[in-house]
Amino acid sequence: MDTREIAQVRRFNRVVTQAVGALDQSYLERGRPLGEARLLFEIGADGAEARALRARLGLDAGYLSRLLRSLEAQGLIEVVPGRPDARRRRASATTTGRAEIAAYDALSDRLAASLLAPLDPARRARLVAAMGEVERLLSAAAVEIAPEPPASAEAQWCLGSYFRELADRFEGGFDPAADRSAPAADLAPPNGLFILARLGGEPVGCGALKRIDDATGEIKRVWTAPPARGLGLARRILDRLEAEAGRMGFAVLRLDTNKALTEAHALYLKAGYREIGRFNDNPYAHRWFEKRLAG
Amino acid sequence: MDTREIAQVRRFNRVVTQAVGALDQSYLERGRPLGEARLLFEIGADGAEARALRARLGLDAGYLSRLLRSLEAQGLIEVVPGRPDARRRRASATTTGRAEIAAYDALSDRLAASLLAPLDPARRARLVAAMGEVERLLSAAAVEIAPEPPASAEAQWCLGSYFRELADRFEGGFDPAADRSAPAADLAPPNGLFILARLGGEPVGCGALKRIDDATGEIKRVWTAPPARGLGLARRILDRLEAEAGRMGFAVLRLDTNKALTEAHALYLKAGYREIGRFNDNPYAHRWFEKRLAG
DNA sequence: TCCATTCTCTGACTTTAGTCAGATTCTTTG
DNA sequence: CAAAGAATCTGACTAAAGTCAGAGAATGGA
Repeated sequence: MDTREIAQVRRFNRVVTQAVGALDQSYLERGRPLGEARLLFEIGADGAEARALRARLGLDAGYLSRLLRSLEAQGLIEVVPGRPDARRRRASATTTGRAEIAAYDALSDRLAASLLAPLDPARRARLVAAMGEVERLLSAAAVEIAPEPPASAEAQWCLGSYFRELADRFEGGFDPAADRSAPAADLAPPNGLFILARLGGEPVGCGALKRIDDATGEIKRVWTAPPARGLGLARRILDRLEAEAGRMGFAVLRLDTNKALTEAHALYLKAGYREIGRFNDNPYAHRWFEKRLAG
Repeated sequence: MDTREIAQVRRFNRVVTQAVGALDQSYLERGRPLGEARLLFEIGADGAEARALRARLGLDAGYLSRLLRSLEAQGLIEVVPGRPDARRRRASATTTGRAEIAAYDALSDRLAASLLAPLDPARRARLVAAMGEVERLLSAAAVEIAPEPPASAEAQWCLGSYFRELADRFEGGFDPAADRSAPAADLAPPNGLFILARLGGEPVGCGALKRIDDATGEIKRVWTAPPARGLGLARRILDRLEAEAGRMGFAVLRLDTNKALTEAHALYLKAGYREIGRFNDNPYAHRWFEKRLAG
């Protein structure tokens, strides 16, 4: 990687840690340790499950339990057994708690404003725009792609969203039940593979491989959640699928697409796929592609 | 301030704290607490005075002393009485220490690279560019402007740099000794005021006010350090001088400039100054301006 | 020279953050 | 319904970070 790029990232880190770090410190103003403040803020007005809090803040189960107890003792939250699963406890803010959260919220607003305040409107607008760009691209870089059982709740959520989108966009609609081309079992080892893209634990995209014969695999279910589009995620999913396909011994990858999915055509062509004749009887397919894997 | 701008800043903070925070944690990899690691890194290959370290890291004197002792015990640094003032102790890295610093440096590089790694080259370039913009503008916003005794070392550094620049740019050069228009005493209360702009403690610009008569002040010595140009700093200095002038009871401000300083002309015109006839006998001045203060 | 001031050091603390090994409670599965 | 597994809780720790008061050295100015 370019030395100058790295140097820029490091300068950025330095400046931003200072600016944003000051913000963090200010949470102490309300006389509560940072850990508790962050937790309360994370619980928010809507409440949250202990499990989710642990994942989001990266806390030890014992430590979280203690923090919750402390917030409860301060009368800011109450923790009740969850439903339907009583083991998963749910924390939600009391009225006092909500007021306190609002106070932290106002504090955050004030501090964000104080970052911008010294700048004139034109520079302020430029800063905000650049922050948006950084935020979006850093998020993109933080997306993690990993194999996932196709039957998992998150995989199913992606597939469901994907199917709904197809139903929306295909001329004649789309009926998942009519698409017998890739039942979940075909997308799990040893015959296939399902991969999931996650951002901060939340699913934001997926893709799958399915065996056609020993040398040939098929790409299926490549999808990106709408808020994560424009970040090159589909391409990363495709690249990952190709790498996994190589590992699984496939020399050739095929796929089909519907004519409504124009951005998919562009993606596949750019990734080195060439159009071929119909190789399956998928009723929703209009175009078919193939790529010979290198190595 | 615009709600949407604030919301964007807060989203930015959230994402960046995550990304950069992970980076911070990685400093622990070398088996040394974060505080010590940061301190060692801050001492750097060139060494630093205890005083400066305390200021930069915001540490308690006792705490710093303990941290230094610990690094010393590890053979990474040595702390010796400073010269000429033996109270101001100076820490510098030993050979072992320098190697350790280099290791932290390499770690930082690796982690910066890992932020960029998942992105394709085009998006990577966009991210780096946006980071540059954010870094620069956040720095600009972090500049603090405050009154300063004109005789202080930092004020003198600014004036020295300013005079050197004038000597460079004026057609016939510039001789500070020949400019009797604003001796230091005239730029301090009650007759005047000197203000200094600082970024992270370092001076990056200055400006001054001088009394002409009870109702009239003169703007002098408005200067921005070259690395801080393009950030609207001169305008902020000017605005601050005007505010202070109002507080000092001046109703009118005047100033003169040399024809070589074209950017200064633009600044003054934009700030509402109008050109007037010669009001002094400054041999270096070619144009004269005046502004009536509001309120 | 003396005295106030500046800077650092030391000892004695406290608070925060975090870890880990069971114990407890609830749910799911055979 | 028993057993296994999941989620949380409790108690007993440790390490890191930070605070504060006072002591001690060095300096600058009267």
